[in-house]
Amino acid sequence: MDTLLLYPDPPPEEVQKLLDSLGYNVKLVSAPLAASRLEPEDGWAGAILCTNVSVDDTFNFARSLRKREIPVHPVLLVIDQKELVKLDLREDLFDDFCKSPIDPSEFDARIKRLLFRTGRGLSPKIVEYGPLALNLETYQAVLDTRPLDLTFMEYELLKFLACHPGKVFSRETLLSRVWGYEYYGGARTVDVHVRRLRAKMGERHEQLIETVRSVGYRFGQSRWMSS
Amino acid sequence: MDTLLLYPDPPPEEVQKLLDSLGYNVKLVSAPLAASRLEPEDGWAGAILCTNVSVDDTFNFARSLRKREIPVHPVLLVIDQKELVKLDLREDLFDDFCKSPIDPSEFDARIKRLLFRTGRGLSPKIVEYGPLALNLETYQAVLDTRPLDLTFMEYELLKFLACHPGKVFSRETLLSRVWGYEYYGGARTVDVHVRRLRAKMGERHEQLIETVRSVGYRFGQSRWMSS
DNA sequence: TCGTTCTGTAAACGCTCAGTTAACTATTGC
DNA sequence: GCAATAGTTAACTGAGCGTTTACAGAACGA
Repeated sequence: MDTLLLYPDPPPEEVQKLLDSLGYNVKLVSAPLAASRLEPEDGWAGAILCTNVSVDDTFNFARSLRKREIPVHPVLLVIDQKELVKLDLREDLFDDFCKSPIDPSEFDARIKRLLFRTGRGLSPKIVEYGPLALNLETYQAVLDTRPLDLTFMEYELLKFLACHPGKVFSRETLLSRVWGYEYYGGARTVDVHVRRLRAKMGERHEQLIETVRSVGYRFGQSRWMSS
Repeated sequence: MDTLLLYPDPPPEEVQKLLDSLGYNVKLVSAPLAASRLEPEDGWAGAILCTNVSVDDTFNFARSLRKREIPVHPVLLVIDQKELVKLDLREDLFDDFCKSPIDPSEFDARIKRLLFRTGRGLSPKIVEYGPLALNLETYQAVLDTRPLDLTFMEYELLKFLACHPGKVFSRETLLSRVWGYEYYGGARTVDVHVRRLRAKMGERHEQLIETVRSVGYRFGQSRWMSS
């Protein structure tokens, strides 16, 4: 998940809460001094600077960022409504700005837009379980860092199972939930697809899908179960 | 004094008054039809698009601007507060946006900022991915340092895909987002354009657009995927 | 106006995958 | 240990999907 630099410490409560709810990690920084100690290679997706303490301080901090003491990009400014006039546009310190109090959907949109433009889009939706990771946006599956080449139905079945780890599903349930509600096919279909999945997962991981005799199938084996 | 394109005709009263008081000249345009009759050499400083009539209409108009029927840049969107959710900013139709009702000082700041930045060539306009580079302003595409001669629709499709590397899009999604919101055409159209793109990219790079069977198409192949 | 290029449609083709069947193997209960 | 039941595996076929090519109309530029 993307990590954003947030200045100052403490930041406005509304900003922090909002960033949390949008799913970003946040690294708080206070004084410019502290900031210079940050390591660039930590890979910040961007920085959000708030003027809740002092507008001048924030601008100074932004200048130090722009001097590449910390190569962080993009930079979003959160500025108090009544301080807007202080924005000196000739000084290109910020990539965008937001008025405080913040409108949540606008804030969300502006961050997404900035991150996208700098090529740091929000981390994609990923289903992870043990050695398996499914990227729901790219339709890619990775097992043990090795890409799995799955067909459509294989992917759909695995996705469904992996989204409910540990839970046992009957063939009938799988047919209706993965294949579709009005699907009428033989229950053996499920078996065959499970078989194909297991084959592609290889000996090492084929037990990621377990057979529960007389009941159905379950995803996730004991060694990967947390609880 | 700078002249701005203002859409639609009539625009929201608040916007027109504000632009007047800020000292801009304004050229009103209504339908896309009228817009196509505008002469590029008139030298617009930028365009301001308001959603007071219909959000979709405005988006479509923006798209036609981006199709360089009018090479106008930058483009600022004025969008109704409650329509904010419709903004998919990643589409890059707009350089910035403002909520309506408008806060005068913010509006002023955003316009000045946009004009200032474009005046210094600061606006981002290159999309790069692996061996491919798209210049969004000049509509040039380069693959492996070799210029790609693309038609308009080819360019638009490639741009959209390249702006969302790795993500899979269904034909329907591509039709609505590349061709336009109310476009109703056969899904095969997408296939044919993909085919033409691949042909122009040559054997070496045709797999830059991957087919995801039963789902759609994806830009970017594994060897260029970072994560 | 004419010729060219671009765009979308249609149809034929070829290939992949989903689903069936059936033989085979494993597990359970007697 | 045997029979019954359940799951596995392999082979096969048809349908579905994507590719490719050809073509016609629209848009464009000379």
